[in-house]
Amino acid sequence: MKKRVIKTIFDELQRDFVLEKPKDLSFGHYATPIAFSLAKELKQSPMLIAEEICKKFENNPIFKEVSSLKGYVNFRLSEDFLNEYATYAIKNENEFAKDTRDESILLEYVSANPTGPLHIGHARGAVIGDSLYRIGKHLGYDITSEYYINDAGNQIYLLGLSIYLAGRENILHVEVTWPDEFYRGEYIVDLAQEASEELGSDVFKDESNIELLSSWGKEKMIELIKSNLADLGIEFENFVSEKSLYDKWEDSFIKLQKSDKTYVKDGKTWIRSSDLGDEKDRVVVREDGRATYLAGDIIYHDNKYQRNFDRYINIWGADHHGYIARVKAAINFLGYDETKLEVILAQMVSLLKGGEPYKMSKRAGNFILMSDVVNDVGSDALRFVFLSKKSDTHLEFDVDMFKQEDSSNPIFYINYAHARINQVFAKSGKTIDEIVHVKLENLSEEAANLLYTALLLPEVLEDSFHSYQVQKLTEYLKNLAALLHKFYNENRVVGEVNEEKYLKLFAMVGVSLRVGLSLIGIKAKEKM
RNA sequence: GCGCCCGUAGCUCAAUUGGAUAGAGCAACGGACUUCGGAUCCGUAGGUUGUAGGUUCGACUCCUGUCGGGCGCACCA
Repeated sequence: MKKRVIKTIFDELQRDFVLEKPKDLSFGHYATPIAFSLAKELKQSPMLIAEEICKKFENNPIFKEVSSLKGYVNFRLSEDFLNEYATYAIKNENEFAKDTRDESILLEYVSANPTGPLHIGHARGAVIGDSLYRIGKHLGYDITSEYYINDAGNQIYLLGLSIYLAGRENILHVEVTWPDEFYRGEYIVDLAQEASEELGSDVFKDESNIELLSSWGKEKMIELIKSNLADLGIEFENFVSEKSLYDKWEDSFIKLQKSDKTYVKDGKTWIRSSDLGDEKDRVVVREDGRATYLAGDIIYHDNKYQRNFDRYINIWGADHHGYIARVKAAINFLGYDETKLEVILAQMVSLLKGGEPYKMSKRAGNFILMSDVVNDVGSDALRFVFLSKKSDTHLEFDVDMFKQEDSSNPIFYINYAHARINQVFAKSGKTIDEIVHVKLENLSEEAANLLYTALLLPEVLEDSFHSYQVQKLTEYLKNLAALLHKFYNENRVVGEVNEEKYLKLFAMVGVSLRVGLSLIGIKAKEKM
């Protein structure tokens, strides 16, 4: 809709302009402050310029009215245009708000270490990533979702060691001395139990089996993580193993050295990341020849760029922000355009329940387990709240809010609006096919506004995706639901003269609610 | 100490990325047809956008300082 409007205006004015939605719908459906910028060039008052512009659109069929106010030019769409658009959307729900474009994107998110279950901090990045993925696909991007498995470092050894020691203590019942660093939490004991059943208790006999326990435990944890994600409706296209890439280190390392941005000092190899905004240079190869953690990310990003996407998006926890500069520097040194990588940071989350801090899971070693919260409030509610706030704000919320069955619970409120639409159709005894060709005309202001708002979904999706701010979509859905409830309260539908028109209007609202919810991973409820 | 993020109604958050009178929900108070589902709706009240300057036709938004909170400052991952 917006695209069509922009094109129409551009054809007439032949210059770029800002098109926005007026704060107050009574001004019109779209507005532009272009007269203010022209005022300077033309040395005329913005008001006069705005009036001149209006005249150019007097007989344009897509506008009902174009008027000027205080220098703004306001556009009101014609009913014909809105009606035609709604008819199309209702008949082609699966195509509504879809688009095609020629850009490939690699979207990486979650990528939690396979050393334990997912905790609540992971969930925010997970649902943001999954929703951007769904929206991006819908908008026609060639977008790929990917999870990077850190399965090559010391932490995997520690996982194996922890299982080994837990097995000795709890199964072989021998005394063990725990090191400073190991994975705590009862899940380790459960893993030891399972290992003993699957591999035999002999695996705990001596340290030679730690490696076996490491890789066995890692596989178990990947399974667990996948199942945690599935509970939130999330599936990845790709899982990329750090370990499997490791034999490519030589290639990446040679590329780095060619850049002239590496040097050897104190027997270690460094990259000059401070040349590109990092706080200091970083070691990539230690004195003993082992590569550092950063090397893993260098190989991985080398691998990503070799796959030649137009754009790369990483979603990281905010506690990793210090890492951005060095990874981007490394990408640059590898000879790639590091500006093609954008990092979205997901800020910390603090959960409350009944006003108290949410209970930590002993099982997980004093983290809030993601699966606990999903079981508690449900996937839909969790997704909705995490998507309702900008990713870079510190989020705090009380899960009890999602047990309320009233308007204080946004996901309930939206579902109720959707269910209401079905209810009205059921009462009327009419089907969508019967009313889709009714012409929407002579609408009241409220009806016209509701129709217009329902048709905004495509541009809301664009805006959400381009700014990586999914809360624009959740805000929109709340707003659309509110308008529907309001309209419903003020207008009877069934048995009234406007019945068929309003049914069509409701059908359109239903389309936008369903499609919008599905793109944040929520299935709209047919009845409550 | 340095760097990044955040600071908007009592609370949780929005604000078309520099545009019109800063908006919702919750909490408080007052209302609505014996209901196409009152699981909803309407109204009242609530603000010097942390603070002090600056940039311009216009600033919650950009710049500088400052205060408060979070996170990070590995040859760990």
